[in-house]
Parts: sequence; structure tokens; C-alpha cells
Amino acid sequence: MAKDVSANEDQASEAGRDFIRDIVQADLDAGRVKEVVTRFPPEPNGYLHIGHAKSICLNFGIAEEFGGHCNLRFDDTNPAKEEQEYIDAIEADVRWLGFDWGKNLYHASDYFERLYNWAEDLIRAGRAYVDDQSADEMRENRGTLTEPGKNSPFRERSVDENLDLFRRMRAGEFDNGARVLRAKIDMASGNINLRDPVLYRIVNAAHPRTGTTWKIYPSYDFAHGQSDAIEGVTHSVCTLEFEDHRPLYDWLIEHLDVPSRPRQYEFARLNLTYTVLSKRVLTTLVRDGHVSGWDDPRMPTLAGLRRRGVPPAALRDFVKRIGVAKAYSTVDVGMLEFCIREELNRTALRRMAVLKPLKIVIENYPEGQTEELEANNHPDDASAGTRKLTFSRELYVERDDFMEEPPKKFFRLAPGREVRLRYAYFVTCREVVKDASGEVVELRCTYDPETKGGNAPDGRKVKATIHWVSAADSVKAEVRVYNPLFTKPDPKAGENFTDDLNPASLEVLSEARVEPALLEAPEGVPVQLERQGYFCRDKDSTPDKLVFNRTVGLRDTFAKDMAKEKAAS
RNA sequence: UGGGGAAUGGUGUAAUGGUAGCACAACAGACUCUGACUCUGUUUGUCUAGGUUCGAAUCCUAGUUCCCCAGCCA
Repeated sequence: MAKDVSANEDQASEAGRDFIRDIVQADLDAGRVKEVVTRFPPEPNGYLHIGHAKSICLNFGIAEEFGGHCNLRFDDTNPAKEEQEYIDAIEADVRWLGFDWGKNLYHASDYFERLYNWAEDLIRAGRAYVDDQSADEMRENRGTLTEPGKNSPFRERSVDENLDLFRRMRAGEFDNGARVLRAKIDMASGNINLRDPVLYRIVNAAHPRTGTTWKIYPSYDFAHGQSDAIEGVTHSVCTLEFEDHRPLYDWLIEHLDVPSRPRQYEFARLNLTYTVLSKRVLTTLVRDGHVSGWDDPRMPTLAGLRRRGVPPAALRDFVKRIGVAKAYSTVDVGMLEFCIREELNRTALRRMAVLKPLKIVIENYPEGQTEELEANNHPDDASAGTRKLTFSRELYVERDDFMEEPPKKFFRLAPGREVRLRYAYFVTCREVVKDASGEVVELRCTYDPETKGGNAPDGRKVKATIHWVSAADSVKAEVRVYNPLFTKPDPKAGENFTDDLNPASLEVLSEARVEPALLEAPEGVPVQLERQGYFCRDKDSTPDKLVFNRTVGLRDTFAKDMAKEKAAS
């Protein structure tokens, strides 16, 4: 790692304000809260993605900045969808992102008994009832967006009957879906969440933590606010789609004897161009094999980003830069790439590798001779040290660094042209060797021995410096280059989302050759392959086959100019 | 006349009645043993129409557009 790794974190301390932090500050100033308590409350029914990173950074960030704490709480109220695998992955991902909940790890399921007792309280107060209607009947009687609903025929049951029925629900006397417990609020409310929302339903499924102890489970609405209250959460921060749940959240807190009074605030969730962050779509992508798994490097999951080589500091920086607001917005994925490059430019060691090799032979370099040349591990950080590169008569350069008929702005190798091999010598292309089909298979070159180390004593300049590896020493590797998973900036997230899937999201370069130092590259730690981008060794690597992932390419104004010219002509 | 939200350059986000700022992107240039990095400069914005005010992104009125809600999901 290069020096000054904490530079980004220092900037983080001067983190910008947003409307939520303003509210927190005002509550502190007014003495409404003494210690700020937030929570990150994932449901363990999938893997965390970059949208969750925004929420994690917000919740943990606020707690940290105001000297409070943030709980990690699993909202595990629906055993039909939840699995231990997800619980484990979520904990690992939050830690990886750089946050520590200390001893503040909780589960909504820890509160099942207390929640149940509160439900009985509500029944005794005449504010909840057991409804025998089927799901279909309930839907019909709920009304529509513009028409009020109709009261359930079971709405006026006696407290005793409700209590008896609810206890029997708990005891497992009824089938899935036979009855539910509902809050008695207002079937004519314009807010559909207030039309007697379901508080408990019967679910016959094993819960990852409570097993088969419970036959009934609280709904999100009944569990969330009360869990916040139990934990002393002061600021319950969630996304915009819960805005019209807030009246219900408040109603429950008001009518229950809870130990504290949390408040809910909502912010806009993250959207990214060329990316889908819907859990349903991500799950389908994995299940139907469109990607290799939750940690496929093309996935926007934290596991995928980690495997791809994205440093957690880059993600934190990204979240800081995009801000927090209530306006619906879609962030350009280019912003993310910028944050990744910025972090990696500072921290990643430099190496050389040729992705699409083209052999060159230095005709005037003695056969069998080799020599060691010194190369910097980081251009801006001498403490990163140097390494040796082996130069020899036969080398590989990048195919894209040679053109037989170069256009005007192409500065690299071409017949008769002299370029610099990085850290080595000036070489001149003398002859182009082609195979029967006319494809260039080899370049015959000469080198200037006077230019050792990369500079000419006569002061002559060269317009390009290109990377290379030695033919004998370099190691074969597979390099996986990732393109966006979707072809459109605003891909469909509905049933037919596969229409927008990018068939070329994965490019495998199986003939790459890397310098020997890369044999020791640790998995997941990116290096810069000079002039190309940031890459890290993938977990698929074996002792005889190295596999690298491209995290992100370097900015490439040349390629951009060429593309523009091509488009113009 | 169902309820709840949101509108500031291409994108994201500030400005809480007083010079519309920052970042990304884009463009032009400098530098360069990475066509990277870095540096310099430039372009581009307050949804619309009225009103209040010395002064409006901000306040008022009317409109427009977009998002969320009719799970026994969260």
C-alpha cells in the first residue's frame, strides 16, 4: 500500500451536511435527544448492494459524527424468505465496508415475545382485531386508491373473542392465511396503510433463529417502530417508499406503552445508470445463471464489488460525494468509477502486463542475453520501492500499441517508428511479419543501447512509451474485463429486465502475459497495470492459472478521441 | 379535488430573502518514461405563469411534470 492512505478519510471528517444531519443537530441542540442512536435494518433475504452502502454510511456515519452509536438489526420477520447465508454475508459486508456495530447486534426476532404482548395490549384496548377474511376478500374490501374500503365483518369482535383467537393463532391451531391480526384504524383513510393494516400473520416456516417456536409473525409495520423504541433509536432513517408508513409508525408508538419515542425520516434511495438495484432482479440474475453468483464482479452487490477489487474507501467516498436528499435521482456510474480510480491511483502498486500480446524480436540484442532493469512500484511514492524487470531479445507488447498504417494522432509503434519501452530502451520497428492470412504475428525491431533506462543521451524525444513483458519470464494469465451488465442507462427492472442485459458484459482474455511479480499478487488487492487500468487477482486463480479481474480501466482520452473521430466520419 | 413526496447545468448536490457555489462529466491547453496522474482555463442551471419585496432558487397564488402507495413483502 502506498503512503497517505488516510487522505480520503481526512476529507470525510469535513463531511457535508444534509437535511438529516441538520435534523439530528437541531434535536441535539434543543435537548430533545442526548445520545444519537441510529440503526441499519436489513432483511436477511439477499445480499447487500451499493444502495445499502448509502444507507450504511448514512446511519453509521451519523452515529459516529454525533458521538452516538448505530445498531445492526436484522429485520427478520418473514421466515419464508430469510436464510442464515444472508445473515452471515450481511455481517461480513458491513464489516468490509468499514463499520463496526460493536455489541449492538440485534434482531427483530429477539423481540417477538414483547411484540406479541404489545399486540395483546392493542386488542385489549379495542385497537386490534382478528380477521377471518381471506387475502382475496381483504383486498376486495380494501377499496382502491380513489375509493374507500369497507369494514371487515369481523371488525367488531369482542375483546375476549379476539384475545382467544389470537392466542390460538399463536398456538398453531390455524392454517397459513386462515386469520390475521389487524389494527383497527380507518378503512376510509386516503392513506392505504391506515386501512386496518395487518399486524400479524400465520406463517408455517422455520425461522433461521427462532426455528418453529412461532407460528405467527409480526409484519414489518408492527415490528419496525417498536424495535426502534426498544433499542432507543432516536432517528430511524429509511428510504422514501416508507414515507406513507410513517403515520402508522407513529400511530403504533402512540398507542403502545413503548420505552422510547423514535422518529422516522426518509431519504431518496440510490439509483445508478446502467445498473439495477432491485433485490428481485438481482436474485433472478443469480438464480437463472445470468451471472456466476452474488459475488460475480459484474454485480452491484458489495460482495461483487469486493471481488472486483473496489476498495471500501472508494465506496465511502462515493457515498459522501453523492449526498443525501429527498429528490429522486440517478447517479452517473462514471462518478463511482472516478472514486475508484482516485483511491486506487493513490494506493495501487504499478505493474506491467500485456493483455493481447504481440511478439517483438530485438534483432540487435544478443541472443541469450538478459539484463535487469529497475522499475518504480509507485510513481508518487518512493517508499513503495522498486522491482526488477528482465529485458531480453524477445518480448511481448500490446497488440493495440502497433498499427501498420497509423492515423495522424497515433503515437505508438508503427513501421519505422521509434518508441520507448517503459523503464528499458528506445526501440524502432524495422519489419512486420505476417502469417498466411495476412495477420501481423511478429515485429522485428532494433534497440538503441545508448537509451538504457529510457533516456537518449543525444536528447532526442519519443512520442510514446509503451509497456512490455519479457517473452521468457512473463507468466500467462487469464484477464476478465467487465462491461456494464445492462446496455441502457436506465434499464428495465420489471419482468422483462433481461431485454436490457448486456451480452458482452464479460470479456475473457485468456492469452495475457503478466510480469512475474504478479505471481505474488494477493487476491482482491488491486494493482495498476500501467496504461490499462486496475486489476486484482480473482479467487478462481489456481497455482497453474492466474486469473485477474479488471476493476476499472484508466481514463483513456486517446481511445475517446478515436471513437469520436470514427463516429464523425 | 384519494393519500404521500419531489422539481437547481448533461449528472449529483449546496445556497434557509442578499454575488446561484462544489463535485463528476464535457471542452481547450500545460506537463508527462503511464495518451494515466497533476495543473490552468472554458461551456452549461433555479419546472411554468403570475404576485409580494429595494432584492426571490428561497415567500404567496395558480398550473405542469415526475416518483411512491391498493402484499397476510420489507
